[in-house]
Amino acid sequence: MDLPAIYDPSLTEEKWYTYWMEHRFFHSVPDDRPKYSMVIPPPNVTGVLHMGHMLNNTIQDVLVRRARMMGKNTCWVPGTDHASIATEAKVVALLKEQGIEKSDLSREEFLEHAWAWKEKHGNIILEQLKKLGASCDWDRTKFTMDPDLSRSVIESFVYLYNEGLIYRGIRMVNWDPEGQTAVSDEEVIHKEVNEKLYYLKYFISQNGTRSTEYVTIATTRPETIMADVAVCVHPQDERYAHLVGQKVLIPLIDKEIPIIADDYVAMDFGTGCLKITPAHDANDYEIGLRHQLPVVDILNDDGTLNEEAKILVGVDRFEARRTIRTLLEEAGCFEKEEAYVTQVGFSERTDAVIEPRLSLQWFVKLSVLAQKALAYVDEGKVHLIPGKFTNTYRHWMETARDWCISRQLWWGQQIPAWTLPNGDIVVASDVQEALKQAREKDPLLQEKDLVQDPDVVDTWFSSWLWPISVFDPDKPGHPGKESNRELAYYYPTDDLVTAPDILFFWVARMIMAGDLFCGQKPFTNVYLTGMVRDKQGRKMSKSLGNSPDPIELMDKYGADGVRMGLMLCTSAGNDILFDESQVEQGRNFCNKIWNAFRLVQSWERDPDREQEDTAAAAVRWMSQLLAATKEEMEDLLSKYRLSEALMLLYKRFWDDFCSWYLEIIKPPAGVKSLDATTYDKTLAFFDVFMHLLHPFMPFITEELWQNLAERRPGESIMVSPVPETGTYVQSAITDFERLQELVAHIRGMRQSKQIPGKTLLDLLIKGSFPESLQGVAKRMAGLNTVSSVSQTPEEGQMYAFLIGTTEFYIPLGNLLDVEEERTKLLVEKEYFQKFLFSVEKKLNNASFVQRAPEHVVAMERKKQADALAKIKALEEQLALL
RNA sequence: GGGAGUUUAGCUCAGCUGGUUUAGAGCACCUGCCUUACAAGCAGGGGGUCGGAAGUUCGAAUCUCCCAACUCCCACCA
Repeated sequence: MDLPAIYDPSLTEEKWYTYWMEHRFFHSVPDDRPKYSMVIPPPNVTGVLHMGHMLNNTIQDVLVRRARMMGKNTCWVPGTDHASIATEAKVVALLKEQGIEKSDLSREEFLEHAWAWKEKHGNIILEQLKKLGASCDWDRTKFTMDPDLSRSVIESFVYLYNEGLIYRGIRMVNWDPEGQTAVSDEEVIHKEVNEKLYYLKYFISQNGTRSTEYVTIATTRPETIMADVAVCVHPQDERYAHLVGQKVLIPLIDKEIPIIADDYVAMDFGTGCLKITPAHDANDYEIGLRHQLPVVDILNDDGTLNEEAKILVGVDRFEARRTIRTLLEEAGCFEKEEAYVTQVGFSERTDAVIEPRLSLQWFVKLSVLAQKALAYVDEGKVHLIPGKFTNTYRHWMETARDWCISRQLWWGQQIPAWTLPNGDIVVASDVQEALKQAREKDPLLQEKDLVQDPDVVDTWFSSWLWPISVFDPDKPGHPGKESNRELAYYYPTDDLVTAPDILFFWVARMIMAGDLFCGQKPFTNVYLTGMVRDKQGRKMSKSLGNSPDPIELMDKYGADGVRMGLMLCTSAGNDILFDESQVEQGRNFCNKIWNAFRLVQSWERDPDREQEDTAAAAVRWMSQLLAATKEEMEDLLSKYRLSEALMLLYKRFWDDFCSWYLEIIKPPAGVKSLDATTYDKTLAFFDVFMHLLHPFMPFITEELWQNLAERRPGESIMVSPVPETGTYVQSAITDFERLQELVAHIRGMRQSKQIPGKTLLDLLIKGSFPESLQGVAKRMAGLNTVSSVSQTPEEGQMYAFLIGTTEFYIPLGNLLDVEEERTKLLVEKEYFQKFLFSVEKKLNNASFVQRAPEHVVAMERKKQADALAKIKALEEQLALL
């Protein structure tokens, strides 16, 4: 077989993915084997693949493929998230381009557009994941708004409502007066703005009329004073203590409001005197609740002032701000204004200034759920990797506030609550059930009398069920129901790979849902990836244009190359600074593997040839090294140190297998065959390497594994267990390391003295050196003879060096520069003398010898002895010159 | 403002409960090589005193405290 010198991924990747799909290797059904299961963090249907997905899904695929090769019944469930806010925004924007306003459409019409959009674009990202090699069970692909998953959401809502865990309450939302909708906190962008801080006089009321005394209040929003319901000072503030309990008059409208005390107020800010406007400020609302103050809302949906304002009715809030300043001055209530820089929230979509606004929302009570979710992690039932996130997790769980789950959107699961004509609410899984309940209150009610809450639930209220509902959509909402076979087998899942920024939004809530509906954790290990940033550490974003297109990247470097590049520099929880050179390294490694294979497959197996000693030694070493490598890999992977495991393989394959092993066994020029033993072993080693590498680089390893031997149709490395590698003795490996050091030293000497490789040298060894490796040394260092001596050779013109405490000599004749040698040996001697000095300093320290553990002292004594021996040897060598 | 994390070679990072010669790896860099698997390669080489200061200890990159810089999360002082 004639293979090109450059590996071309485009010839293999698609071919093998198709092959894997055809043979259904990714598909899983429950059976008697131990299982390994994982659910994908469902990407948004609006999304296209970005570098974050690439990293995240590569990690998942590595874990999944490894589990599969270990014989587990492996199930990786893929799917997408309906992402209500993001998707709805996208669809609204798209319709706008076509000249259609959302407000012109009925809910049903809008949803039709949304579904059409989803059908068209929703699977892009999953298709892209296939190119990466993701071995998901595509037959199980789910969408969070699939009918059965939506039913899950509705039933769980009903259950939680009946359990008293869901309630309706008033809450401040971020109101976008331009879009006339509430937006989530995530959609509010805070910007620094130059504003003014206005100082206003609120006169103390004497039976409803102004007294001469007043308090000064600093505010950035004078247009909201008509909505004030109190003035608040700090309880310890002596300046105002005498006024607490009295009343002041709101300027311009002369409405009487009380002066109250609350330690929320900062005494050192502004005047230490705060106006309380519960309808238009979240903190004020909280204070209002504490003091049972009324709420006065003076704003319309579009940001103009309403009747409640009494003045400036119908005027826009910013216009009102300008106008009211003049009015206040005229009324003698304006003291001064100061320039002030403050953070203002803007709508991500319309860029309008967000108005905090009160509205009726649905909430999930979190206190008990959060406590339980914390226990899962604290008790070690769920492991966060890396562990440092446990602190963050705890902090969140301990301060969790109730979860607002209603969203003023259409795309999502509509809240299953119906309002009756009398204002009562019924919550039920469908309208028939709701009507049944309603009729218990009023038998005359008809379906048309019930009005369903128009809001939908938060996306996380569906994705928190994900690890359950993908297996058994009937379970959420019915915790008592027996799990179906799927859930019983696959749940709890094993690993979850996700980003730390959704630890609270998603991970914690899945743990809550798992406990609520299954009485069990949803997963055992949570591997938290870092964020992919660019070389300069900036977030990758479309606007910066610093995010490479993953598809182009894979076209250029191959999926294996990209996977390798990403995996090489990722450690759990740490951001990765992405640079194309990493991917280049991955591609180069693919090429290296490819060429190693080319070399191996160019050889023929010769059953008549005797195995040479050098080859035998190399085989012995490589089989031990592989056994050790496999063990080390298992250890690293069990600790989720994926990049270290890959780096280990990289070095073992490139440095040890290619640069040493293959070079040692390589037949001489002109010979194309290997003895049968070495040949078989070499193929076996290659086989082991392909297996160990496969989870990281699935395509090239499959390609080469398929060509390594005759394979039957339907065979694949992905379902083939890693071959046994036997046991190993560490000393055999360290012996070989000494050989490598020796060879490198001689090669270096050759280079510095410009002795060509063809010139064979003689080597004398004084001291210990494994005899079985002498042949290898000859071959790799270009030696004619290797002999042992018991005495330092007498003759001069010897090139001398030390490895450990073993002395080596090479007669160089007139090639040896005596002065240069002398300098080299003196430098070395000085080094060891300094070293000896530092060791002896320790040993002469009585308290060290007394207090340090015995083995540490013994170690120092050995260092001392070694250093003395080396110095002695160096002195002898010097004398020789 | 609160909380967490990071700071080790030019870059990216290991270094686990303090002691295995005077701190490791990959990439990059330098030198010499197109040696019949691979120049996406081969061989060799240089480079850091572990952010700063103090302390504990026989011994500190590793533990404690302080300081500095950066990152993230939460709350955002009218």
